[in-house]
Amino acid sequence: MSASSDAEGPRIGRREANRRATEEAILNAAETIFAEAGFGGATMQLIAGLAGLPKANLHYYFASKEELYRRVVERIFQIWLEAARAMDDAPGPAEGIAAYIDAKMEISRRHPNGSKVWASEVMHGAPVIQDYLETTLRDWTAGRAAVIQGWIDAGKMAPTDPQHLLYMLWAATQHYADFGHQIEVLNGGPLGDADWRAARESVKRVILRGIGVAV
Amino acid sequence: MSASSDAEGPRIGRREANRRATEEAILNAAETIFAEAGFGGATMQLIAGLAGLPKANLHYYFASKEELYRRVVERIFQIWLEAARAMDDAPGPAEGIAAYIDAKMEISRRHPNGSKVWASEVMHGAPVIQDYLETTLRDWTAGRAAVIQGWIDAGKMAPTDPQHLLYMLWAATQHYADFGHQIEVLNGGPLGDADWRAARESVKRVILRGIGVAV
DNA sequence: CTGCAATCTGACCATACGGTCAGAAAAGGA
DNA sequence: TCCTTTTCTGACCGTATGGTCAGATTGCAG
Repeated sequence: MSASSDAEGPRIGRREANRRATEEAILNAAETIFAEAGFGGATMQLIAGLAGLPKANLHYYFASKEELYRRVVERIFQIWLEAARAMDDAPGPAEGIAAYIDAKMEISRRHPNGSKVWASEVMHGAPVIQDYLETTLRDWTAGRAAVIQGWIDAGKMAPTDPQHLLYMLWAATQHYADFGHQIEVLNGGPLGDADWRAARESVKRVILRGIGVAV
Repeated sequence: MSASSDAEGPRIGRREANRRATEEAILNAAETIFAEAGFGGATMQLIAGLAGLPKANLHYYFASKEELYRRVVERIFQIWLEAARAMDDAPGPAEGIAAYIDAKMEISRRHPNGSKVWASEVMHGAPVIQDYLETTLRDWTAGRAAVIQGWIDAGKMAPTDPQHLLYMLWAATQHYADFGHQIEVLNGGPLGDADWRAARESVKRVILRGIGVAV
């Protein structure tokens, strides 16, 4: 068990690598617990247990429960923003909105806990991400609404309130994460590849046809 | 201040009337607090304060926090079921689905807290309403899916997976309650009559056109 | 009016939680 | 190797919470 055999990166020592891995593990555990129990129902003990650490060690990496929660929410917001780029550089709604639906459905499948934490945060009045809503999200939404309006003006899609269309896109896609439990019960079990494909195609078909884009 | 002047009903004495009024007040307060803080974040003290009662009195009417929460969720489920009847007895999707969207949008506007509690409950794995999901909701969903399939077979609407269509209806309408805070921020303030009408018409237009029904 | 049952409430209790801290253990540089 | 810094941890603390209870108060039947 020599101490210098791995040497993968030139910069990062074992200290730094361990630190990052531990922080990541804590954030993952926290995301799960916050999604399952909500902020109030989550306990540092539960998070520590899932991360495989003593509770006191959590407070070495994250000063407080609030800070840990904030970090979790911020991480989710980053993923959200990356998916939002799927809509960029599309020549029209047929490609842009289809790509956006695909990206958001993929997030609902891969990061259901993140989506749930985000939903919970917004439902409770966005106590920690209010500024994100008022700045980043607001700007992004306004920009996308303008693009959609441009498509309408160019006759590429039927007149539709861009703002409410965006809400419908968020709602339809995030529903598969936030209400995943209900869907699984009604489906008689977890969704498989075919189920997810059917869901994705259903959402795309209804919405694209709904805005007057041929499918 | 005589004690027998009101005498409105023949059956209900003052005792019973008071009891019902107090229970209602507690349930209303609990719905608000549970929606704002989640089950874990809600405290009996907060609920009691909002209801204008000492905390100990809550435990006279509801044995535990869990029972109070269960009663709140069950009450919401009843409202949900009543709205579901809007889809019944419709000759086709144009009327039935439009009426259902109208009914669900009205619930999102009138009972946003109830919708949030329901969403939170489902997101956390439906610990108290699992049996409702597996019985009442499952049966209702299967029945409605059959009706929709009948409309498709009769050529009244475009072929669309009925299950996923129902999910989209739930998602699009409940989004205005569950994510109401986010919508208000992006809207620059609370939604007025015109905003709600625009939202309702947008949802109906996209979905009805999306399933091949002329608007 | 009288007695009984229903209703109400302040004070109290055990528990669980977020957070702290002194000191042990480990890692890295000289 | 020795010393410093970082990392880790069991034990502990103050507080807030859900829940209890004895006793006061109130409505109602006889």
